[in-house]
This record gives sequence, structure tokens and C-alpha cells, in this order.
Amino acid sequence: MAKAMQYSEQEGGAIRQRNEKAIMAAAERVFARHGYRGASLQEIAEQAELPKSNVLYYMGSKRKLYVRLLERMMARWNAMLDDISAEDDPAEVLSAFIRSKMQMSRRHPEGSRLFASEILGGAPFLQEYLRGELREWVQSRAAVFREWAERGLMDPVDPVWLIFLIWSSTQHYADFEAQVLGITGREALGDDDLEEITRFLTRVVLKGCGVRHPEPVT
Amino acid sequence: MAKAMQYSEQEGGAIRQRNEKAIMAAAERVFARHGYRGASLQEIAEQAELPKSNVLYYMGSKRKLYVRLLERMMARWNAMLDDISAEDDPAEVLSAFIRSKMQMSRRHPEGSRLFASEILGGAPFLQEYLRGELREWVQSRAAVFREWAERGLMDPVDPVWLIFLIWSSTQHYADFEAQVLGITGREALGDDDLEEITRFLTRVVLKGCGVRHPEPVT
DNA sequence: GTCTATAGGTAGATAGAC
DNA sequence: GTCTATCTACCTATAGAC
Repeated sequence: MAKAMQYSEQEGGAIRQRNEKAIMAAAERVFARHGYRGASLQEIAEQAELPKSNVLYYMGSKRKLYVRLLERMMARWNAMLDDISAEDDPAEVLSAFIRSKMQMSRRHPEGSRLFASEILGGAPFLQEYLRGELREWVQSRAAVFREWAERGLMDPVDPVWLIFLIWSSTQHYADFEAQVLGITGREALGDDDLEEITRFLTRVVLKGCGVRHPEPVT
Repeated sequence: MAKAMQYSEQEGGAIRQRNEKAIMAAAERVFARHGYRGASLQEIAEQAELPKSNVLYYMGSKRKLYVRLLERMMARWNAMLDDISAEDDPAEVLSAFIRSKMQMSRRHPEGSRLFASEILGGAPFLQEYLRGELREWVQSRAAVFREWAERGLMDPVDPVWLIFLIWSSTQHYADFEAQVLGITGREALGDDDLEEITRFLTRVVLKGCGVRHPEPVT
């Protein structure tokens, strides 16, 4: 394989990069919409505007493609989790947490739905990640929240339920987009809508947990 | 069809009822787990412990079976929505709303996931329901919430975002059960866990929206 | 690297024996 | 009412021409 690439490395690498990108984007959409089983390589290939066999040539198998997409999403997720590691001001940290999660829903709605579909199906590919890496992250945050409560910086609410509250209420705008649009009668949510929702959620969560908001509440 | 049923109506009706019930239960699980396309009649039949053709005999087609399941879930949903029509005390109504939704997640997790899967896939079968019936219900509630805000009974938060907050945070425990169990390290959530979460969500939402809680907050 | 042809399996649905 | 056999279509994956 390394040998085959040698003679056309210059633009061959470029072609590969372009095609793989197209496949990944198309696959994210299709897997998000129909789940792992319901998605077909045919549909992915059509949306990527490539012959079906090229999808398998670049990605190896349906399974490998799916795992690769999940891993890309986990990488984005982890990058975001690291972003909000400041541990001093509860209001600031919780606001940043909510805002980051909302931006994830905004920037990667297909990825969010892909993740949701995987969890909905019982998380067959993500069991390890959930019970390992992610669990540890949650517990480390939970410890911080508990300390804040002890120091009287917020109410003594269960930190894990609080994290789930923030996750669910922010992801909702990606995962249940079809419902949100149907009920609000909009064709799409704009940046201004997302900003308004972010403010709403920040306000309710911070006030609801007895945390003081750093910015003036509108 | 009516003729064929006549001679064995007594226990024939009973058999039909029993088989249909088994098929519906199995199908709800399988559709919830794999989505409409990803679900196979073979798997549904196996879980219902019936031959595949019997599933089609009783249900007509995969599509009809799926629609029937969605309609049953909508019926449960509507029954719950009617339950909380008391429009006097904000704290009481919002508490009852959160509690009802949590009980839906508890009693019908597969149905909740089936609904989530349908929305995740762009709600191809439920567009009409979302843009019609459900939208009207949301708007009627929103009007009530706005009136409460005007009368100073709660903060002037956007009522639609509030409804989405309650929906998302309660459904999370059915739809993302796999994640919740993975992170908490539990094998299942008990009635006591659900009660604790209900209290937590009620407390945060009511306090966060400036509504006074009817019961003493623990 | 790219794409056609096709193998081997399973999908939803139906016909017809019992 | 029940179930086997089977139809056609589509699925993933691979072999091999170019």
C-alpha cells in the first residue's frame, strides 16, 4: 500500500484527502439520519459523488468508517471538555460549559446526531469510552461542583444530574432539530436564536443552582 | 377477512390480541434500537417468537407497523398532556409537567427512544403532527406561561425554550439511558433515582424561572 | 488509484399448502 | 389462522480490468 502511493504521492495525497473528506461528511449525514444499520454505502457514495467501491477502497469497511466518524466526534468533544477547565469561578465555568455545548450543537449537528443515534442504539461501539474516559471526566467535574457547594458558592445539587441537565438541554437543539423547527415554524435556527437560547439556559441553570451570573441578566 | 374470522372468533380474537401485543412490544424495541430502516422484520419476529410472515399477516407491512407504533406513542403523549390542564398555580403545573414527563421516560423508555429515533431521522412520518397538533399545544401552554410572567408569578423567560428544556432534560433518562448507566456505573436506574432526579429538575427549573415551589425543597 | 462486475447474503413482501 | 417456500431488490464486500 505504501508502495502504491509512492508514484503519485503529490496529487494522489491531495485526491485522497479531498475524497476522504467528502466521504466523511456524507457518511456523517447518512449515519446520523438512519443509524448504523439503516445507513447504506450506496447512499453515502451518492452524497459524496463517488462510486460506491471508492468508499470501501478509502475506508476499508462500513464498520471502520463508522468507528472513524465516532472517533472524530469524540476528539471534538474532548477538545471542548479541555477548553473549560478553569476551576475558580462557578458562574464563569458553568456559563462557558453551556456555551461550548451549544456551539457544538451549532457547528456539528450531524456529529451530534450521529452520537445520539449510537447512544440510542445502546452504545455498542462506545461502551468503553462511556465507562472509561467520559466517566472520569464527569467525576472530576462532579468533585469540583461539590467543593463549590461546600464553599457556599452554589446550592448542594447533585453534580452528575446537573451535568446531564446541561448536556441534554443543549444537545436538544441539534438532535431534535426537526421537532424544534416544526414547533417553532422556522426553517432554520439562526445565530441570534442560538444566542438567545444560550442566555436562557445559562440564566435558568445558574439561578436554579443558586450560582451568581457574571454578566447582567437580560 | 371478516368471514375468515367468524368461525374462530372466540379464541381467534384472543390469539390475535396476544400476538399483536407481542409484535408491538418487540417492534418497539427493535425500531427504537436500529431506526426504521435498520430494523428488520426478521428480528422483530424472533423477539416476538413468531414466524416472520405472521408479523406481516397481522401488521400488513413494515411501514404500517411503524406508523401504528408511532400513533400509540402519540396517544400516550396526548393523554399525558391533557393530564396537566390546571392553569392556576405555576409551581404546581410545572411540577406536574416535569413529573409526568419523567414517568413517561420511566414507563415507556422504548417508546421514547422510538420517537427520538424518528425525530433524529428528520421526522419523515411525524412532520404533520409536529407542525399541527403539537405546535398548537405548545403555543397554548406558551400563552399561559406568558400570562404568569405578566402577573409576576414567574420570570419573563421564553416559554417555548422552557418547554424544550423540560422535554429534553426529562427524556434524556430514556433516550440516553446507555450513557447515563455507563457514566454512573449503574446497571439500571431505580425508582428512587428517578424520584431524586425529578426533585432535582423541579427544583432547578422552578428556582431558575423564579417560580415558588409548592413543597419544601430538600 | 479508479471503477465495473459480481459474489453471497439478507431485506420486505407474497403465494399457496395446511 | 398459520407457516413454508420463494420472488425480487438491495445490501456489503471483493476480484480484477483499466
